[in-house]
Amino acid sequence: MEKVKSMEKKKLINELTQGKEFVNQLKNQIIGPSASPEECDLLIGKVLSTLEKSLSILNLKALLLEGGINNTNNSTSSCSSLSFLGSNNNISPKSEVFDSSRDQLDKSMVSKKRKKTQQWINQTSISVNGLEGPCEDGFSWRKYGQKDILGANHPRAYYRCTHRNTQGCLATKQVQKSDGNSTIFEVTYKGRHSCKVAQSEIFSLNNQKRQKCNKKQEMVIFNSASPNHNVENFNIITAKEEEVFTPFPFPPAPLHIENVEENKFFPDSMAPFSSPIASELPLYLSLLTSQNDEFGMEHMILQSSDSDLTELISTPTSMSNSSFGGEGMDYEHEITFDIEEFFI
DNA sequence: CTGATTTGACCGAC
DNA sequence: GTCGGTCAAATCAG
Repeated sequence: MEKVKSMEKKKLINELTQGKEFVNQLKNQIIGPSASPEECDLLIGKVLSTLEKSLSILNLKALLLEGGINNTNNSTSSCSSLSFLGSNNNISPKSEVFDSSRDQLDKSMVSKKRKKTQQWINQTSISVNGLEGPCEDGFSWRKYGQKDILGANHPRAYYRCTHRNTQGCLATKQVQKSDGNSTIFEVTYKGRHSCKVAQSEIFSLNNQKRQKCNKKQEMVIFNSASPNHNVENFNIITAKEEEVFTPFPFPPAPLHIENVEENKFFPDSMAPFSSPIASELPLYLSLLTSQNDEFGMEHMILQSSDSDLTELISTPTSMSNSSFGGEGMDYEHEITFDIEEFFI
Protein backbone atom coordinates (compact mmCIF):
# COMPACT_ATOMS: atom_id res chain seq x y z
CA MET A 1 0.00 0.00 0.00
CA GLU A 2 2.82 2.35 0.85
CA LYS A 3 4.44 1.55 -2.42
CA VAL A 4 1.22 2.35 -4.18
CA LYS A 5 0.94 5.68 -2.41
CA SER A 6 4.45 6.51 -3.37
CA MET A 7 3.79 5.61 -6.96
CA GLU A 8 0.69 7.72 -7.03
CA LYS A 9 2.49 10.65 -5.53
CA LYS A 10 5.27 10.32 -8.02
CA LYS A 11 2.85 10.11 -10.86
CA LEU A 12 0.92 13.08 -9.58
CA ILE A 13 4.04 15.18 -9.31
CA ASN A 14 5.06 14.07 -12.74
CA GLU A 15 1.71 15.03 -14.23
CA LEU A 16 1.69 18.41 -12.54
CA THR A 17 5.22 19.11 -13.61
CA GLN A 18 4.34 18.25 -17.14
CA GLY A 19 1.33 20.49 -16.94
CA LYS A 20 3.48 23.33 -15.74
CA GLU A 21 5.83 22.83 -18.65
CA PHE A 22 2.96 22.87 -21.09
CA VAL A 23 1.62 26.08 -19.59
CA ASN A 24 5.02 27.66 -19.97
CA GLN A 25 5.18 26.57 -23.57
CA LEU A 26 1.72 27.95 -24.09
CA LYS A 27 2.73 31.20 -22.52
CA ASN A 28 5.67 31.43 -24.90
CA GLN A 29 3.39 30.68 -27.78
CA ILE A 30 0.93 33.37 -26.83
CA ILE A 31 3.50 36.01 -26.02
CA GLY A 32 5.94 35.08 -28.72
CA PRO A 33 5.92 36.57 -32.20
CA SER A 34 5.25 33.29 -33.94
CA ALA A 35 2.06 32.39 -32.14
CA SER A 36 0.36 29.45 -33.78
CA PRO A 37 -3.28 28.71 -32.98
CA GLU A 38 -2.74 25.06 -33.74
CA GLU A 39 0.17 24.88 -31.37
CA CYS A 40 -1.81 26.69 -28.70
CA ASP A 41 -4.66 24.27 -29.20
CA LEU A 42 -2.36 21.33 -28.81
CA LEU A 43 -0.78 22.75 -25.69
CA ILE A 44 -4.13 23.49 -24.12
CA GLY A 45 -5.10 19.93 -24.78
CA LYS A 46 -1.96 18.70 -23.11
CA VAL A 47 -2.49 20.90 -20.10
CA LEU A 48 -6.04 19.68 -19.73
CA SER A 49 -4.85 16.15 -20.06
CA THR A 50 -2.30 16.46 -17.29
CA LEU A 51 -4.82 18.16 -15.06
CA GLU A 52 -7.34 15.44 -15.63
CA LYS A 53 -4.83 12.76 -14.92
CA SER A 54 -3.81 14.51 -11.75
CA LEU A 55 -7.37 14.82 -10.66
CA SER A 56 -7.90 11.21 -11.46
CA ILE A 57 -5.08 10.18 -9.22
CA LEU A 58 -6.32 12.35 -6.41
CA ASN A 59 -9.85 11.23 -6.78
CA LEU A 60 -9.00 7.59 -6.89
CA LYS A 61 -7.42 8.04 -3.54
CA ALA A 62 -10.56 9.64 -2.27
CA LEU A 63 -12.58 6.82 -3.67
CA LEU A 64 -10.44 4.21 -2.06
CA LEU A 65 -10.56 5.95 1.26
CA GLU A 66 -14.27 6.40 1.09
CA GLY A 67 -14.90 2.85 0.14
CA GLY A 68 -12.42 1.42 2.56
CA ILE A 69 -10.98 -0.60 -0.20
CA ASN A 70 -7.83 -2.42 0.59
CA ASN A 71 -5.87 -2.17 -2.48
CA THR A 72 -3.05 -4.58 -2.45
CA ASN A 73 -1.99 -4.21 -5.97
CA ASN A 74 -1.32 -1.78 -8.65
CA SER A 75 -3.93 0.83 -7.90
CA THR A 76 -2.45 3.56 -9.98
CA SER A 77 -3.42 1.63 -12.98
CA SER A 78 -7.07 2.12 -12.29
CA CYS A 79 -6.91 5.82 -11.82
CA SER A 80 -8.08 7.03 -15.09
CA SER A 81 -11.46 5.53 -15.25
CA LEU A 82 -12.27 4.73 -11.70
CA SER A 83 -11.50 8.05 -10.26
CA PHE A 84 -13.47 9.81 -12.87
CA LEU A 85 -16.48 8.00 -11.70
CA GLY A 86 -15.97 9.22 -8.23
CA SER A 87 -14.50 12.52 -9.04
CA ASN A 88 -16.86 14.51 -11.08
CA ASN A 89 -19.65 14.19 -8.73
CA ASN A 90 -21.44 13.34 -11.84
CA ILE A 91 -22.32 10.01 -10.64
CA SER A 92 -23.93 10.18 -7.34
CA PRO A 93 -22.83 7.81 -4.67
CA LYS A 94 -26.00 5.94 -5.24
CA SER A 95 -25.58 5.61 -8.92
CA GLU A 96 -25.93 2.28 -10.50
CA VAL A 97 -22.43 2.07 -11.70
CA PHE A 98 -20.81 3.10 -8.53
CA ASP A 99 -23.12 1.16 -6.39
CA SER A 100 -22.77 -2.06 -8.17
CA SER A 101 -19.05 -1.84 -8.11
CA ARG A 102 -19.08 -1.15 -4.43
CA ASP A 103 -21.43 -4.01 -3.86
CA GLN A 104 -19.28 -6.32 -5.75
CA LEU A 105 -16.26 -5.24 -3.85
CA ASP A 106 -17.98 -5.45 -0.54
CA LYS A 107 -19.37 -8.83 -1.14
CA SER A 108 -16.13 -10.22 -2.39
CA MET A 109 -17.40 -11.47 -5.66
CA VAL A 110 -20.46 -13.11 -4.20
CA SER A 111 -22.31 -11.29 -6.86
CA LYS A 112 -25.88 -12.23 -7.28
CA LYS A 113 -26.88 -8.87 -8.56
CA ARG A 114 -29.15 -8.94 -11.50
CA LYS A 115 -27.57 -8.41 -14.80
CA LYS A 116 -27.82 -4.93 -16.08
CA THR A 117 -27.92 -3.65 -19.54
CA GLN A 118 -24.85 -2.30 -21.17
CA GLN A 119 -24.30 1.32 -20.71
CA TRP A 120 -21.70 3.85 -21.40
CA ILE A 121 -21.29 7.26 -20.01
CA ASN A 122 -20.29 10.23 -21.96
CA GLN A 123 -19.42 13.37 -20.15
CA THR A 124 -19.54 16.45 -22.18
CA SER A 125 -20.17 20.07 -21.77
CA ILE A 126 -20.50 23.15 -23.79
CA SER A 127 -21.08 26.54 -22.41
CA VAL A 128 -20.92 29.40 -24.81
CA ASN A 129 -22.44 32.74 -24.00
CA GLY A 130 -24.96 31.24 -21.71
CA LEU A 131 -26.03 28.62 -24.16
CA GLU A 132 -25.19 25.34 -22.74
CA GLY A 133 -26.13 21.78 -23.04
CA PRO A 134 -24.72 18.49 -24.02
CA CYS A 135 -23.74 18.12 -27.59
CA GLU A 136 -26.31 16.29 -29.63
CA ASP A 137 -25.44 12.81 -30.57
CA GLY A 138 -27.24 12.38 -33.83
CA PHE A 139 -30.16 10.40 -32.55
CA SER A 140 -33.57 11.66 -31.81
CA TRP A 141 -34.57 11.22 -28.22
CA ARG A 142 -37.79 11.66 -26.40
CA LYS A 143 -37.79 12.60 -22.78
CA TYR A 144 -39.92 10.32 -20.69
CA GLY A 145 -39.00 11.24 -17.18
CA GLN A 146 -36.99 13.29 -14.80
CA LYS A 147 -35.96 12.42 -11.32
CA ASP A 148 -34.19 14.04 -8.46
CA ILE A 149 -31.33 11.84 -7.52
CA LEU A 150 -30.29 11.44 -3.97
CA GLY A 151 -27.04 13.21 -3.30
CA ALA A 152 -27.00 14.92 -6.66
CA ASN A 153 -27.54 18.63 -7.07
CA HIS A 154 -29.25 18.28 -10.39
CA PRO A 155 -32.09 16.09 -11.51
CA ARG A 156 -31.52 13.28 -13.95
CA ALA A 157 -33.45 13.31 -17.17
CA TYR A 158 -34.48 10.11 -18.89
CA TYR A 159 -34.69 9.83 -22.63
CA ARG A 160 -35.63 7.04 -24.94
CA CYS A 161 -35.26 6.71 -28.65
CA THR A 162 -38.07 8.38 -30.55
CA HIS A 163 -38.40 5.26 -32.65
CA ARG A 164 -39.11 3.05 -29.71
CA ASN A 165 -42.73 2.57 -30.62
CA THR A 166 -42.38 2.46 -34.36
CA GLN A 167 -39.29 0.32 -34.58
CA GLY A 168 -38.89 -1.08 -31.15
CA CYS A 169 -35.63 0.68 -30.62
CA LEU A 170 -34.73 0.17 -26.98
CA ALA A 171 -31.91 2.65 -26.66
CA THR A 172 -32.21 5.00 -23.75
CA LYS A 173 -30.04 7.64 -22.24
CA GLN A 174 -29.85 9.57 -19.02
CA VAL A 175 -28.59 13.10 -18.82
CA GLN A 176 -27.49 14.72 -15.64
CA LYS A 177 -25.57 17.83 -14.88
CA SER A 178 -22.43 17.43 -12.91
CA ASP A 179 -22.66 18.45 -9.31
CA GLY A 180 -19.28 20.01 -9.31
CA ASN A 181 -19.44 21.74 -12.63
CA SER A 182 -22.84 22.50 -14.01
CA THR A 183 -21.41 22.96 -17.45
CA ILE A 184 -20.59 19.31 -17.57
CA PHE A 185 -23.29 16.96 -18.63
CA GLU A 186 -22.99 13.32 -18.00
CA VAL A 187 -24.82 11.26 -20.52
CA THR A 188 -25.34 7.61 -19.82
CA TYR A 189 -26.40 5.49 -22.73
CA LYS A 190 -28.12 2.21 -22.25
CA GLY A 191 -28.98 -0.36 -24.80
CA ARG A 192 -28.31 0.09 -28.42
CA HIS A 193 -30.16 1.61 -31.28
CA SER A 194 -31.90 -0.81 -33.53
CA CYS A 195 -33.87 1.80 -35.40
CA LYS A 196 -33.24 2.04 -39.10
CA VAL A 197 -33.69 5.78 -39.05
CA ALA A 198 -30.83 6.23 -36.73
CA GLN A 199 -28.65 4.00 -38.78
CA SER A 200 -29.33 5.84 -41.97
CA GLU A 201 -29.15 9.28 -40.50
CA ILE A 202 -26.21 8.75 -38.35
CA PHE A 203 -23.50 9.24 -40.89
CA SER A 204 -24.60 12.54 -42.25
CA LEU A 205 -25.71 13.78 -38.89
CA ASN A 206 -22.59 12.63 -37.27
CA ASN A 207 -20.44 14.37 -39.79
CA GLN A 208 -22.43 17.55 -39.49
CA LYS A 209 -22.48 17.48 -35.77
CA ARG A 210 -18.90 16.56 -35.45
CA GLN A 211 -18.05 19.58 -37.49
CA LYS A 212 -20.49 21.68 -35.56
CA CYS A 213 -19.19 20.49 -32.27
CA ASN A 214 -15.62 20.87 -33.31
CA LYS A 215 -16.35 24.40 -34.25
CA LYS A 216 -17.98 25.02 -30.94
CA GLN A 217 -15.09 23.49 -29.19
CA GLU A 218 -12.59 25.52 -31.06
CA MET A 219 -14.52 28.66 -30.43
CA VAL A 220 -14.64 27.96 -26.76
CA ILE A 221 -11.06 27.02 -26.53
CA PHE A 222 -9.92 30.13 -28.24
CA ASN A 223 -12.09 32.23 -26.03
CA SER A 224 -11.19 30.42 -22.92
CA ALA A 225 -9.92 33.56 -21.32
CA SER A 226 -13.47 34.55 -20.73
CA PRO A 227 -15.04 33.12 -17.62
CA ASN A 228 -18.26 32.63 -19.50
CA HIS A 229 -16.63 30.30 -21.89
CA ASN A 230 -15.98 26.87 -20.84
CA VAL A 231 -15.56 23.56 -22.43
CA GLU A 232 -14.83 20.23 -21.04
CA ASN A 233 -15.24 16.98 -22.62
CA PHE A 234 -14.24 13.66 -21.35
CA ASN A 235 -15.90 10.40 -21.29
CA ILE A 236 -16.34 7.42 -19.18
CA ILE A 237 -17.99 4.41 -20.44
CA THR A 238 -19.58 1.84 -18.35
CA ALA A 239 -20.77 -1.20 -20.08
CA LYS A 240 -22.10 -4.44 -18.91
CA GLU A 241 -22.68 -7.57 -20.75
CA GLU A 242 -26.04 -9.01 -21.57
CA GLU A 243 -26.95 -6.83 -24.45
CA VAL A 244 -25.10 -6.32 -27.59
CA PHE A 245 -24.03 -2.81 -27.48
CA THR A 246 -23.14 -0.37 -30.19
CA PRO A 247 -21.73 2.82 -28.86
CA PHE A 248 -20.17 4.12 -31.97
CA PRO A 249 -21.50 6.55 -34.45
CA PHE A 250 -19.16 5.26 -37.00
CA PRO A 251 -19.79 3.07 -39.93
CA PRO A 252 -19.37 -0.57 -39.22
CA ALA A 253 -15.80 -0.21 -40.10
CA PRO A 254 -13.57 -2.85 -38.76
CA LEU A 255 -12.48 -2.07 -35.29
CA HIS A 256 -9.22 -3.08 -33.89
CA ILE A 257 -9.55 -3.94 -30.31
CA GLU A 258 -6.69 -5.02 -28.20
CA ASN A 259 -7.04 -7.09 -25.18
CA VAL A 260 -6.03 -4.77 -22.45
CA GLU A 261 -4.47 -7.43 -20.38
CA GLU A 262 -1.65 -7.17 -22.76
CA ASN A 263 -1.59 -3.46 -22.05
CA LYS A 264 -0.17 -2.83 -25.43
CA PHE A 265 -1.38 0.70 -25.69
CA PHE A 266 -1.43 1.81 -22.14
CA PRO A 267 0.98 4.11 -20.56
CA ASP A 268 1.26 3.31 -16.89
CA SER A 269 -1.57 5.52 -15.89
CA MET A 270 -3.77 4.05 -18.51
CA ALA A 271 -3.55 0.43 -17.59
CA PRO A 272 -6.50 0.74 -15.35
CA PHE A 273 -7.91 -2.66 -15.14
CA SER A 274 -5.21 -4.89 -14.02
CA SER A 275 -5.80 -4.28 -10.37
CA PRO A 276 -8.08 -6.45 -8.32
CA ILE A 277 -10.28 -3.45 -7.79
CA ALA A 278 -10.77 -2.79 -11.40
CA SER A 279 -11.32 -6.35 -12.24
CA GLU A 280 -14.27 -6.48 -9.96
CA LEU A 281 -15.88 -3.33 -11.08
CA PRO A 282 -18.44 -3.14 -13.79
CA LEU A 283 -17.23 -2.69 -17.22
CA TYR A 284 -15.67 0.67 -17.56
CA LEU A 285 -14.72 2.29 -20.73
CA SER A 286 -12.63 5.32 -20.50
CA LEU A 287 -12.36 7.84 -23.22
CA LEU A 288 -9.85 10.55 -23.33
CA THR A 289 -10.76 13.59 -25.24
CA SER A 290 -9.36 14.27 -28.60
CA GLN A 291 -7.54 17.17 -27.16
CA ASN A 292 -5.94 14.85 -24.73
CA ASP A 293 -4.61 12.70 -27.37
CA GLU A 294 -1.56 13.46 -29.29
CA PHE A 295 -2.89 11.55 -32.22
CA GLY A 296 -6.10 13.42 -32.43
CA MET A 297 -8.23 10.50 -31.53
CA GLU A 298 -9.75 9.09 -28.47
CA HIS A 299 -8.82 5.93 -26.76
CA MET A 300 -11.53 3.91 -25.36
CA ILE A 301 -11.04 1.18 -22.91
CA LEU A 302 -13.56 -1.48 -22.41
CA GLN A 303 -13.68 -3.92 -19.66
CA SER A 304 -16.25 -6.50 -19.04
CA SER A 305 -16.98 -7.09 -15.44
CA ASP A 306 -18.07 -10.62 -15.89
CA SER A 307 -15.86 -11.81 -18.59
CA ASP A 308 -12.83 -9.84 -17.52
CA LEU A 309 -12.58 -8.83 -21.05
CA THR A 310 -10.76 -5.60 -21.30
CA GLU A 311 -10.33 -3.97 -24.57
CA LEU A 312 -8.95 -0.87 -26.07
CA ILE A 313 -10.49 0.85 -28.98
CA SER A 314 -9.22 3.88 -30.70
CA THR A 315 -11.80 6.22 -32.05
CA PRO A 316 -11.52 9.60 -33.59
CA THR A 317 -14.30 11.59 -32.12
CA SER A 318 -15.00 14.93 -30.72
CA MET A 319 -18.00 16.22 -28.92
CA SER A 320 -20.20 13.95 -30.89
CA ASN A 321 -18.51 10.83 -29.79
CA SER A 322 -21.55 9.81 -27.89
CA SER A 323 -23.46 8.99 -30.98
CA PHE A 324 -24.00 5.45 -31.70
CA GLY A 325 -24.96 3.97 -34.91
CA GLY A 326 -24.42 1.49 -37.56
CA GLU A 327 -25.07 -2.12 -37.17
CA GLY A 328 -24.94 -3.65 -33.80
CA MET A 329 -21.53 -4.89 -33.06
CA ASP A 330 -20.52 -7.46 -30.59
CA TYR A 331 -17.32 -6.76 -28.86
CA GLU A 332 -15.03 -9.51 -29.65
CA HIS A 333 -11.53 -9.76 -28.52
CA GLU A 334 -10.24 -9.15 -31.95
CA ILE A 335 -11.95 -6.79 -34.26
CA THR A 336 -10.09 -4.93 -36.88
CA PHE A 337 -10.53 -1.26 -37.10
CA ASP A 338 -9.61 1.03 -39.89
CA ILE A 339 -8.89 4.32 -38.23
CA GLU A 340 -8.31 6.19 -41.42
CA GLU A 341 -11.94 5.84 -42.33
CA PHE A 342 -12.82 8.34 -39.69
CA PHE A 343 -10.52 10.99 -40.83
CA ILE A 344 -11.96 11.30 -44.26
C1' DC B 1 -53.93 18.51 -34.44
C1' DT B 2 -49.86 16.14 -33.51
C1' DG B 3 -45.81 15.28 -31.21
C1' DA B 4 -42.88 16.52 -27.29
C1' DT B 5 -42.34 17.62 -22.45
C1' DT B 6 -43.64 17.70 -17.64
C1' DT B 7 -44.63 15.53 -13.48
C1' DG B 8 -46.87 12.70 -10.03
C1' DA B 9 -47.71 7.86 -9.47
C1' DC B 10 -46.29 3.36 -9.73
C1' DC B 11 -43.10 -0.64 -9.73
C1' DG B 12 -39.18 -3.46 -8.82
C1' DA B 13 -34.66 -3.97 -6.72
C1' DC B 14 -32.19 -3.63 -2.75
C1' DG C 1 -38.83 1.64 3.48
C1' DT C 2 -35.91 3.88 0.13
C1' DC C 3 -34.44 4.86 -4.30
C1' DG C 4 -33.94 4.75 -9.26
C1' DG C 5 -36.38 3.94 -13.44
C1' DT C 6 -40.60 3.99 -16.05
C1' DC C 7 -45.45 4.98 -17.07
C1' DA C 8 -49.03 7.82 -18.46
C1' DA C 9 -52.18 11.71 -18.05
C1' DA C 10 -51.92 16.54 -18.39
C1' DT C 11 -49.90 20.24 -20.53
C1' DC C 12 -47.22 22.74 -23.90
C1' DA C 13 -45.44 24.10 -28.43
C1' DG C 14 -45.26 24.36 -33.34
